[in-house]
Amino acid sequence: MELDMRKMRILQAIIDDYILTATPVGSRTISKLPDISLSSATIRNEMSDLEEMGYLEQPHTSAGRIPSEKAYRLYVNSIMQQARLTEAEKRFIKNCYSNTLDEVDKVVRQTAWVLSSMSKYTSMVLKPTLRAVKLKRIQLVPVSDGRALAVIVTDIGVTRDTIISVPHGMNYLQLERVSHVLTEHLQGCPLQDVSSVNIPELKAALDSQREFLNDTLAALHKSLQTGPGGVQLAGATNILNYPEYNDMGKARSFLATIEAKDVLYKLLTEATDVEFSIKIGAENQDKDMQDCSVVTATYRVGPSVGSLGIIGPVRMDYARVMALMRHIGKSMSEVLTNMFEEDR
Amino acid sequence: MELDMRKMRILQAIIDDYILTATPVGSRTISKLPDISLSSATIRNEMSDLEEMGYLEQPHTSAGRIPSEKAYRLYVNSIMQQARLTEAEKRFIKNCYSNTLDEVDKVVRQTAWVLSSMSKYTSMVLKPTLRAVKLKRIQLVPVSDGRALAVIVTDIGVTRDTIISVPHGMNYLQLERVSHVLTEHLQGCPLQDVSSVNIPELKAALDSQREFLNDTLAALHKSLQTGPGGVQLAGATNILNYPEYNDMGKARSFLATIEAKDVLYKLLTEATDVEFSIKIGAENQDKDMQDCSVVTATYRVGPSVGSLGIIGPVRMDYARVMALMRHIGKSMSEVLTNMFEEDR
DNA sequence: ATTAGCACTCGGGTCATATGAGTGCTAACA
DNA sequence: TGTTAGCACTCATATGACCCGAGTGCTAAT
Repeated sequence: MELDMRKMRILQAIIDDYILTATPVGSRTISKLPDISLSSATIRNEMSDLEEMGYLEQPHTSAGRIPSEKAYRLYVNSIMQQARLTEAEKRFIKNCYSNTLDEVDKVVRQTAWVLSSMSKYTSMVLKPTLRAVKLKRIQLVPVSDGRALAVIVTDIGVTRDTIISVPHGMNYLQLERVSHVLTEHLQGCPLQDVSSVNIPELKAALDSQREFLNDTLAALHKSLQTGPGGVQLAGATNILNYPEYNDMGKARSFLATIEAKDVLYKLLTEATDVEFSIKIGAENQDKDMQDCSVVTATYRVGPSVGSLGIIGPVRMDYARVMALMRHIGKSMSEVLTNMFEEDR
Repeated sequence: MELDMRKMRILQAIIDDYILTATPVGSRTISKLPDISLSSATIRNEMSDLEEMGYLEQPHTSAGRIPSEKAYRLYVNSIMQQARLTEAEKRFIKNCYSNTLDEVDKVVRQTAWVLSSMSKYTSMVLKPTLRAVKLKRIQLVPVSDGRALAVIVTDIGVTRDTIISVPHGMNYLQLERVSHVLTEHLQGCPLQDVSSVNIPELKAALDSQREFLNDTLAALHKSLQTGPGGVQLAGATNILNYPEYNDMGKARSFLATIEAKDVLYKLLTEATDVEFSIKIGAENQDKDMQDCSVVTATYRVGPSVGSLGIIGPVRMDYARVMALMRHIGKSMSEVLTNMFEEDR
């Protein structure tokens, strides 16, 4: 059996309707559509074919049909057309970024919020990795005896800081000197290479302080990994508005998974090489995610990469979600890029 | 009518049972208890009295009774006895803090986790305020032209940092100098007074850089406020396990309130003068909280104060919750205190 | 190939009935 | 006077019978 144009058209109509209503769609509903002039009986025959081909499923004999995951896959790959946002929506997004947002974290949080409130799904945003970014300065600030705060300033202005251990008895001036030497030697070095670069030379330059060099570099390196903590979540409870999550048990396990964040982190870091990644239902590795769909996308800030994602029911409005992510992702990139470039 | 010992005893039994089962408790259930040797009929008479006095309520004629909020208030104030944790539980808590926790945020997060996982309720922890703490050092690190990271090191080692604006064209050495002057003048000054202290003198010392001094101090001052972002939440979905939140609508609005965090922040900062604060149901200001109870407590790290709290259904196990909070709060205090004192 | 017609299926709502946990009241008892 | 046994009464919940309607599959006519 072949999937001809007419079957395609009918399948699309069914999916569109089901995305909207979440109730099985019957043959009459489709035959009544203005641009389909076929009787319900004909639709029934076609639907029967589509079911046989695996694109439709029947919850029970006397109900309408619902699209299978295979259908959504087909829809996303071939049928769906790129959606457009209205001017009002674009304006809304612009507005959301017009306030002074001076920190990366704030921008990321705001983005997650916009994304979830416009899509009505759960959204997540991972802040940009610092891997490809170049180091500009390291400054060690004494905090207490044996402990210092290492501040890392980069190319694009983003800073990270961690508490590291330093040898007891080191005073302010000594740390100052170490900061200087480190900065001099590591300036311009991509962050990912920090721990592996010209160590002998550094050791020589630092003479007496050499023993804690490795520790310091390792700590720096470790602090670069974003980790599940870098995931900003928003609209976690939106999912409760969808009838497929009326079941308490489902809702609970979903929310628990979300709360833990490591699954989300994995999802966001998995596919950073493609622009969009869409996982539909059972395509998800994680068991608790197998009845949602996850759409993730990447964004760039200079050489640095981050990602954002939306989690919703399998019958989510993929076209709109992708349009939103494209637009909002771009806005965020711009804000982050300007934030540092304009005053460099 | 008087609330004699026997009524008290019966009320306690009813509350204890209801906390456990969440179903209205009948007269027979109570009369069967080993340490109450009264017939169900007698209990019924007493229950009828207790209802008249406002301590019990009947969902409908043919059901048992449930304790009113007034009853919980009485219970908490007079009936309840201090609970004790088992040795195993104490060991568990100890274990949770045995890993190297080198940052305040990590300790706070861990505490929230322990609290929620041991109580099975939702927990929140607010990190310590820095108000009474004394300043030890300020260091400005250039980030990009016109922007610097201000690192604040205190007495007890806790650091905060914020991005602040500095005049364009200021170089590393100038900032270095400013840092020096600021540190010299503000050293030993309690953080809360930072913005109001000997400004003329400072201005004189900084001569050319004086114009951005106010900005800097204001920024520092602002960065000291913890704000809703400083609330660490854990076990938000635990509440879904309790039958009183089987209703989707309730669950949703509760979770939405929790997610926003500002209500929580308000709860945590409200009563910092008493050791424990217990708000039962309608005693809560916030509407979405009116069918939960909130128990908050304060903890100290040197001169600095923080707070932690638990949110659960009105029929929560107050005695256990308070025991947990007492013990876990103490453990956290110790960890935080040691973290800085031992190597000062 | 399409469509009208018709019998059939099955989930969901409504209604009546049964069940049982629990109460209130009264009368008897210590 | 306080306690208790007994009994009628209440009401939420469970169960089963029933109907309705949305939807299907199949067949025969166009």
